[in-house]
Amino acid sequence: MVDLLWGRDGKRSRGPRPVLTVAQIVEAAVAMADAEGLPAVTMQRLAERFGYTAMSLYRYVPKRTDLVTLMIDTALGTAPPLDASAGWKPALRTWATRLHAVFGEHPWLATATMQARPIGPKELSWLERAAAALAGTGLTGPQRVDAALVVLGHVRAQVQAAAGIAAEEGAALAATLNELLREHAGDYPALIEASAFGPAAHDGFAFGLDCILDGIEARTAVDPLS
Amino acid sequence: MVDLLWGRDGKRSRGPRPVLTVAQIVEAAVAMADAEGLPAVTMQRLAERFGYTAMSLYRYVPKRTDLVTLMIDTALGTAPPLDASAGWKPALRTWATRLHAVFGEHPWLATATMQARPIGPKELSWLERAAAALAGTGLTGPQRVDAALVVLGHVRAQVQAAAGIAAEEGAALAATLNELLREHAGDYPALIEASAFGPAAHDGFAFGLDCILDGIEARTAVDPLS
DNA sequence: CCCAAACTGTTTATGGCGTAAGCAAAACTG
DNA sequence: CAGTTTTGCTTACGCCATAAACAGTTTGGG
Repeated sequence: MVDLLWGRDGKRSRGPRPVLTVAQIVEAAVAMADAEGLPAVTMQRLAERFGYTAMSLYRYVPKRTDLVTLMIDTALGTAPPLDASAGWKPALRTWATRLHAVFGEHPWLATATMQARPIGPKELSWLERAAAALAGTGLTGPQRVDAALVVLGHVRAQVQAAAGIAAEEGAALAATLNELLREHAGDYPALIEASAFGPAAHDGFAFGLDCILDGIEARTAVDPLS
Repeated sequence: MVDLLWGRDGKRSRGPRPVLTVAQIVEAAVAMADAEGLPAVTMQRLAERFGYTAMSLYRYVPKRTDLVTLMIDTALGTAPPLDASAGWKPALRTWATRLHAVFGEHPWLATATMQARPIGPKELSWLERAAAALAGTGLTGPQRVDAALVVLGHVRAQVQAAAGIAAEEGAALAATLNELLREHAGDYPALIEASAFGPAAHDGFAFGLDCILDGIEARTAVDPLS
């Protein structure tokens, strides 16, 4: 399976040519997950899309979880190169924004990437770009990776939260939560005062990202233009 | 269902007394998830534990997803009060550390809390404590909540990562990833240099938390002892 | 006090899921 | 042209959540 993920295709020999390719299947699965969510991608429904039965897909992919792993790497895509000329800070901000956009296009990604699973080459390329951007900061190697992972965690959390509220049922949930909060106002004075779930005209993603980047900067020995 | 979560019990009248309580069921489910993971908690296996059939549980809980919602609120528990005498920063650090510990006791929580679902009173109490700790910082209300959510996202991400590596199969995954990284060394120079997946004797949780707290501090008008 | 209403836990059944095993036909290897 | 390999399909299994109908128990209203 790791071979599939990391491109080692294996040899081709006897027997009928496979009509499909793994790439085709994975792309169709990604499209399906984008449109209907990850749980809607069942082997049966995916195979239907090609006019085949569920079992035929198992000639290409060993298990459904492996399919999901492949979907993650495909949907993430290779990380774009970063312009480091203005320093690591805008570079990392760009990185986070682009990743945020990718997660936004594939809302199921944020939940799917939170499982224990083999990491693919494209996913790893994102981490590589971020670590590279932090090269001249005086942070130690593991610290650079940790810093990238903090930003990554923030991106995922924000996408997840946004997706939850955006879901048709999410808005209703937020509304009832607001009611409940007001009913139990005495138990949550700080949240009431913060009018936490009001018509929030703010950008939680940017605020958190700024916090994290400033915090990273405070731990670097060199200035952000380094 | 929200009634169940927020404690509105409803009246008791005719018919035999229920032998079980919702609380009993939820506690058993939490214990099961702690021991075997959330997917292992099926209605059948949970009912078996009480010597009942799966369907009997539906007299207490409308759907399995609702059971999970109840499990989350129960496992989180009410947030402990914070000692703010030393300022918001150590208070928030304590908050994050305790939450981290709770997530650590219930590894399934980190994934389960990432879904769109009604938030329970105990979960909300955690947010309340953090928002309260940030009261005197000069941050706006929504900013205080955003700051708390950034820390929360970090806690979740770290727990998730730690759980992935701790899983018996996770160690093997990390090892093969290391091999692959070395095989493709040319594509990932920064990660190689960072020896990202070496015998990391560092604490990613603390590093990220420090970054975030420093970043929050940079956005406060008042000093951390406020 | 009695009985109908309400509520219990049960059985039975449905439709979905992932996937193991076996099978005919296809296509490459010698 | 064999023989072997590999394909895509059929069949089948066990598990899942949960709908529907049912029999037994308790209790409130008359």
